[in-house]
Amino acid sequence: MVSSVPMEQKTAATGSQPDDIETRPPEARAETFQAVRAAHSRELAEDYVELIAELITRFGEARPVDIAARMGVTAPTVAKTLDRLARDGLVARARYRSVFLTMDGAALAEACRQRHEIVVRFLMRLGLDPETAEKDAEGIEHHVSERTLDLFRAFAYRT
Amino acid sequence: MVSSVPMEQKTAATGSQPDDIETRPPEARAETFQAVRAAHSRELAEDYVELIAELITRFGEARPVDIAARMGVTAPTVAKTLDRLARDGLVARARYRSVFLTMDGAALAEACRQRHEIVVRFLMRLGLDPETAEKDAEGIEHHVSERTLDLFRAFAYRT
DNA sequence: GCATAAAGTTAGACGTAGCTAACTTGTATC
DNA sequence: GATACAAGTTAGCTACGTCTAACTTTATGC
Repeated sequence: MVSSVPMEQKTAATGSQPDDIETRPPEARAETFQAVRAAHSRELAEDYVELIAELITRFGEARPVDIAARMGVTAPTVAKTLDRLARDGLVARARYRSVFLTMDGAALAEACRQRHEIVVRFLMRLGLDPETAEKDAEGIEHHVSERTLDLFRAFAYRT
Repeated sequence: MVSSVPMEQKTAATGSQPDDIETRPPEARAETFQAVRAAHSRELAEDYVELIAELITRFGEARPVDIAARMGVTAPTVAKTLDRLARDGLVARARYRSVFLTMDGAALAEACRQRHEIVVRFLMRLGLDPETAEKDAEGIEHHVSERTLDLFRAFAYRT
């Protein structure tokens, strides 16, 4: 086995590197992946509160059966997820009743809604069709930093 | 409880809706979320093979200890993940030895590397600093469709 | 107002993805 | 070549997020 801080191999003749090579130290890269994992752990909560807010706006209430149909999961999955969201203070619920958002949940939902809208508009402005924009936005939106969101917004709404 | 296909509430005076409202039927939205979940299940594999390919290029081998340092996880987590990747035919390994990519794994790694580079360049072209571009790309790249990637590529490399 | 259908819950299983603690193997150094 | 340390593995724990099957509650319709 080689030393624990192995020398980099030089690229053939010149020793030069492609300009897209990863130059950050291991710890910096670890932080990046940890941030992505943290984003993942928030992702489901964000999708749920956003959907719940929308259902309440459109239908006056958010029922587990409607959440399940739109998330593409079964009712027990929704129940368990709602329990976690309640534990985390984002939703309030009573047995066999519709779900409501706490103030924290409502605030999170509104922030997510705005971010989602910006990402969709950005993608469409870039030339993407609305259907694909909607699909890609759903995956992308959770991984967009404030700084990037500012750039997306500027690009999407520029005249 | 209301009927199972409740009427939408009209927005105050006009009955008009914000132009970003979700109009797709529940099943279409379910498909979107299912696609995001599928992307998540591929994500870790993609990150690993991409990193393994890079380590092999730079250092001649990919050792679990180096993977762990860069992924920001512990050695046992790496071991378990590598077992899954081996089961899925992406990597080959012998006990207490470095890890290698199968042909499938190498192909996946190369595709991911290219996609990653396009996303990073796109974000930088948009005006983002390299550090944030790298971080955001790590989360975004797994959720970019072929169509969107084409647009990113065109934007990033236009003259 | 009672029967039935729809909605919701509970129980239990599974795979993923992380961790710590303890053990084994490999390497490097004297 | 013995030993010590670094690397790797194994065992076992936890939480998340999904499922099916079975059960309870609520709502609907005659």
